[in-house]
Amino acid sequence: MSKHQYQRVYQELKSLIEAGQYQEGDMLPSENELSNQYGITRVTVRQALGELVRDGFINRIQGKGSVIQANSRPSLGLLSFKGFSEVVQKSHHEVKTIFLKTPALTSFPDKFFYNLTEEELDKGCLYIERVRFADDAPVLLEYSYVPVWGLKNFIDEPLIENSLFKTLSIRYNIEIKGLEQEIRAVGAEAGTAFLLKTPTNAPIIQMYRRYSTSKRGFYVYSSLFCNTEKYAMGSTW
Amino acid sequence: MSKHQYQRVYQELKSLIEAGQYQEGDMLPSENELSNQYGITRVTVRQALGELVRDGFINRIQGKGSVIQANSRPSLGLLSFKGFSEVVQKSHHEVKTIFLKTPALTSFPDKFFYNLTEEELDKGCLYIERVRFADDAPVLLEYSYVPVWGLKNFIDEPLIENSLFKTLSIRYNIEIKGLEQEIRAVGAEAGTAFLLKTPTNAPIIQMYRRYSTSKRGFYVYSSLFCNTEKYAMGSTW
DNA sequence: TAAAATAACTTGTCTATACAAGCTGAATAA
DNA sequence: TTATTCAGCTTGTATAGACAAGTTATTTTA
Repeated sequence: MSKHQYQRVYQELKSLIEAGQYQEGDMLPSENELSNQYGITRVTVRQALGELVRDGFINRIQGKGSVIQANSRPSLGLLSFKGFSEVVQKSHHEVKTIFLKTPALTSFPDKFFYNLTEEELDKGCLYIERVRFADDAPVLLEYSYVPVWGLKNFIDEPLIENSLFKTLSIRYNIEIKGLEQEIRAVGAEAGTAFLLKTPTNAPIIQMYRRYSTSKRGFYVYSSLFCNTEKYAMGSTW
Repeated sequence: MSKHQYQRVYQELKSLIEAGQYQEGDMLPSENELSNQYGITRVTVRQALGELVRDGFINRIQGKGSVIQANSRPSLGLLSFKGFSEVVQKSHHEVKTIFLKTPALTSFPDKFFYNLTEEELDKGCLYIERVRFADDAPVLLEYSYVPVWGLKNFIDEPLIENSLFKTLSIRYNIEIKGLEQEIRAVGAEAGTAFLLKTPTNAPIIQMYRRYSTSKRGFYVYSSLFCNTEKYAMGSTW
């Protein structure tokens, strides 16, 4: 699954951190120890550690080492480019996903929030409507547009663990590379408010997202509404 | 000012891009060309290019090259860890900053949005209140807390170009390393609404931020309110 | 003519090594 | 006792090279 050595190191360290083997403030083994353990050079170890920093798992201090970051904040970390389930679960919240409709092939809406290529407009996309819950409270309403042409049999099989990104990664070897997003505060419209169990016109966050992937020209689009009454959104840089 | 070679490359390329020398879709010189031009190895060039990717200036495509990213979106890119003026200006918006009070030394508020160290609580901070305008519309209300003990004469001289981060960088060689933030949608309270020229209870975005720096143990804290009626916030990963 | 192979470029991963710079605790000097 | 120095650890920057893998345009082949 992990094609490269630095990815293997990243995955294993990340798993250990998420499993609680390392507590906040603990130190990871030093770069030299890790490079001995894995039989790779320090440069490669550093590539893995760099990604752990980028994803907020550790903080590196010159002269000291790699310190495990606080990851127990009450806010849901869902501003990062990761998929919802992947990011949210690590802080002990119970997460559920409900599909509002069966995902189906459609064309893109007329007024779309990103400029699409002709090919995208022409061939349409898989449209997914989901509500995400944390501790039984609806926190996120997500409309996703996935141009699945070129992905064989995508619609025939269900998503792995309800995760779009996991499915893309495991079945098609497509990894999420980055994210552009726009964020606004808006008043919830009646339908949205109902689904997020909040009053009409309650302030909620709206986001437009475009995920770029390792497959050239393949983007995933999402329009999101987020109820931050109970949980804030969080992110690390 | 730039201590390291990769920083020099980063700065120069960034300047060229911001000056419009490269247009969206243009290609940067290849890694080999750059390493010849600067007389450094490809590894060092790659470090600079990696930071340009992280900051959303370029996109790299294996086999092709480094492509200049779209940077003309109508949204204000102020979710990144950069300071307001630095990020916003590149997309041709006119930016103004007004100080609500003269920055002054105080102690931290009783209920602060981050857990502070005893030293921070003990020694207090410089408190700054600013409103930021884009094209004469108020978009951002910012309360900053800067623990300036250890920074000699900080309060005696004004900020360089009204930028806190630029001042820290130039006068004290302190660079912003990262950012943690929490984001919520809230209804604007009367005072906030007045300053942001929006109705009371209008949906606005509230953010709590903690910036980490290259100086160990030195953090900058900000509490922000953002009016996204006219401009959305944007960010790239 | 149309498809396939190839060459020449690009970025991505990785090795092996060197030295700089920051942190910590033990040995040393005042 | 109290500073200061210093050795030994850590991460940060940089060199020089190798091969893998993706893109593109040209050349060869069917």
